[in-house]
Amino acid sequence: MRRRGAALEEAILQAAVEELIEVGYRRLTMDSVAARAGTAKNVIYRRWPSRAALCIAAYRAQLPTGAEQAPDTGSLRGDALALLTRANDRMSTPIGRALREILADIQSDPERLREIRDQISRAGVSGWLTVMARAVSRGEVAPEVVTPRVATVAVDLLRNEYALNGANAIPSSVLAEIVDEVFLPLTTRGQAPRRTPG
Amino acid sequence: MRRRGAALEEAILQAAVEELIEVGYRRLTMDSVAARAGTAKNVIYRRWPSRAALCIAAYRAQLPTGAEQAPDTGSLRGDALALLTRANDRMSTPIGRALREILADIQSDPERLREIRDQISRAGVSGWLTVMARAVSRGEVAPEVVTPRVATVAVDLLRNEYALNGANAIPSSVLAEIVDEVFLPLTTRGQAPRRTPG
DNA sequence: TTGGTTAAGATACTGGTAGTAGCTTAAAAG
DNA sequence: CTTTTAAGCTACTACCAGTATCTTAACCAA
Repeated sequence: MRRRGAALEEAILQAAVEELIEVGYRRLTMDSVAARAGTAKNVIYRRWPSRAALCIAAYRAQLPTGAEQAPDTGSLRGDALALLTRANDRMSTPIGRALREILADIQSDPERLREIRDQISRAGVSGWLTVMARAVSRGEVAPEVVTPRVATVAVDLLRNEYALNGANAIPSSVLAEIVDEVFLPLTTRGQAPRRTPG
Repeated sequence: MRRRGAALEEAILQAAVEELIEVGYRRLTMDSVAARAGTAKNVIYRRWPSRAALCIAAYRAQLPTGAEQAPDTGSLRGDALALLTRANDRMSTPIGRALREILADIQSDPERLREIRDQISRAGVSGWLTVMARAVSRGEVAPEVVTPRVATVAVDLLRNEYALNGANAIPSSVLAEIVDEVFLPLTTRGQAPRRTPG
């Protein structure tokens, strides 16, 4: 009953995911992954060239498959808050935290960095574009303000909050601040009155 | 001629700064700092509890003392671009890069994290507030839009660029994009026409 | 079924580094 | 001149990434 090929690979990735969740990327060791997968370190190195590569693969492996539904609350503010809250929930997860640790660790490896960055981008942008497109059709937003930079500004600022404040989830008051002081004024310039939360 | 006290401490910090510049934080070792300072590792550990603590102290030690002059180009756009360019220049320095490595490394140490974050914040905000205050007095900006969040939005986005794109300096086209697509529209909503770069 | 090929498993090793310990000795202080 | 303090030196532990080697199980082709 010695595993081979895909079955073994999955077992290793699964073990790595569990380690990422339990101890994070920094404290994950190749030995611990091997032990948990019931195999040996060199077997892992036959498939991935480094700890970082393994963990990136593990991260990808645990991503949910289907595309996420963009929220549709009827207002741009509601949609934006929903999207940003969702992003915050994901980022404050152990896996989200691990991803940030990985990102920090591979800053000097342009290739892997691009991999991860694409992952991050793909995950986020389309939801914002959908939500903004709806706001445009509602007349809440002028079409010409919909640029990639503006579409991602809220998540970008959220990411910065994590970088500066560490691993804890960002409070919802900060999310509201980002939406009400930056995202909405930017998207609805002059078109709709600025809303302030209760 | 054995050094003691402050003289020795300065020599160690100086050595650490030079190592940070030459090899960065990740590849800086306590042995290399000790060797460069002409002392021994345990002497360092008598003063700082860890590699991270030493490097934070070294970073602070090399900071220029006096307050920086805020730019005054006559327009908010010029001032913003100048400030953002200055921040970019600093962040793309070896020392700036080292600071980001340190920041990434101490994410699970709240106390040190706050230390560094305060450092970062103090460095940046006042310039933006000055520049925006001038814009208010010029009538370019409405006073009520001047909030901490808006004041730091450009540097926050720049920091995010570094996190996603790695160690290389961010191109000036991106700086202009941040200023023209985010900062100016936010601050001058409806007050002044949006300018697009040549 | 058999014999060859591939890859998994076990184990041990190298090299590097954070942090510690204990002793020796120079400098300061009285 | 004696005592105290702290610097210098050296050796050590513990940990971990990555490598190497040899044995053995699974798979495959005939």
